Amino acid sequence: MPELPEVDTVVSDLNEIITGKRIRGLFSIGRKNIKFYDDVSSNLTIKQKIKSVERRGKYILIHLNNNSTIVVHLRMTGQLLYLLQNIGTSQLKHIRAVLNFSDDSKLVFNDTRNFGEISFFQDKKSLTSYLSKLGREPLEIKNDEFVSLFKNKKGNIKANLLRQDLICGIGNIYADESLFLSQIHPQTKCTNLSEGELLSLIRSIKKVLKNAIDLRGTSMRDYLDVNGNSGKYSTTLNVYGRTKIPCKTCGNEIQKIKVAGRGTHFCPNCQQK
DNA sequence: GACAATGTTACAGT
DNA sequence: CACTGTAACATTGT
Repeated sequence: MPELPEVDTVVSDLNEIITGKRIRGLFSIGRKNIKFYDDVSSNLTIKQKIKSVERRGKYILIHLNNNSTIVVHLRMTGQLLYLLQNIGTSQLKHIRAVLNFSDDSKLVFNDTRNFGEISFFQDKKSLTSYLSKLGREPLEIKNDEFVSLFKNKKGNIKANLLRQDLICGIGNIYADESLFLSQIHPQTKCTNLSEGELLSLIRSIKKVLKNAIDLRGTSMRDYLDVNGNSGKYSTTLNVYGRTKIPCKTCGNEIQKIKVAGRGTHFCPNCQQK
């Protein structure tokens, strides 16, 4: 699922839909689905109002009126679905947690593979410390900062793009798509990239992410927005999931290899080492 | 049955 | 020490 554009779509929808709602309770199915970093109970969320919803990297931050925050990470298959009071959940086979509101609507956390995570932070200090592991936001970093951050990194460019402690929010789909736009081979060593190539890459990253946000993300298999709708970026993809399909630019077949442990798609003609 | 899947982290090996 | 690859988490679909 969910990389920056998908998480951003969920967050902006949630901000419009649940801001100001009062929480009646947070229920988790199975003990391990909610982690409490501050050794406090989720009872602290009861009767609180939603202050705002924010994104940091691939994390969804649901800020409450008492300064505490519920943090959700969807990992591979998580979905946050907003349901009105009269909507049942029998269709959803992997509900892990439910946030109930006082108007009887609810936010359901459905996650097939159960990799997703809900964490609870009592105050901004502990939240900030938890999020401090994250690197820069790709849509906010200055182009020259990106260049200096990446130009001397060890290893290949794709592995480094996936590192959330350098730049956060890029996942497998948008790494492949950004590298294609800049005609950079995913296995190119960072040290072999010119400043011009890195400059081109950060421009591609911003372009790809913004375009994907405009189209409300990519749905490969599991991703749905809070209203249960698919993202529409899927048809815009140039390389991801297009193995053996002709390149939209040159007609050569898109290749799939393994880089940094992940399936990696590229055009062997447009992207040469 | 084997394998891969949008993510992240821990650990073994080189 | 640094980097790379694999396993692990759990489930589904091809």
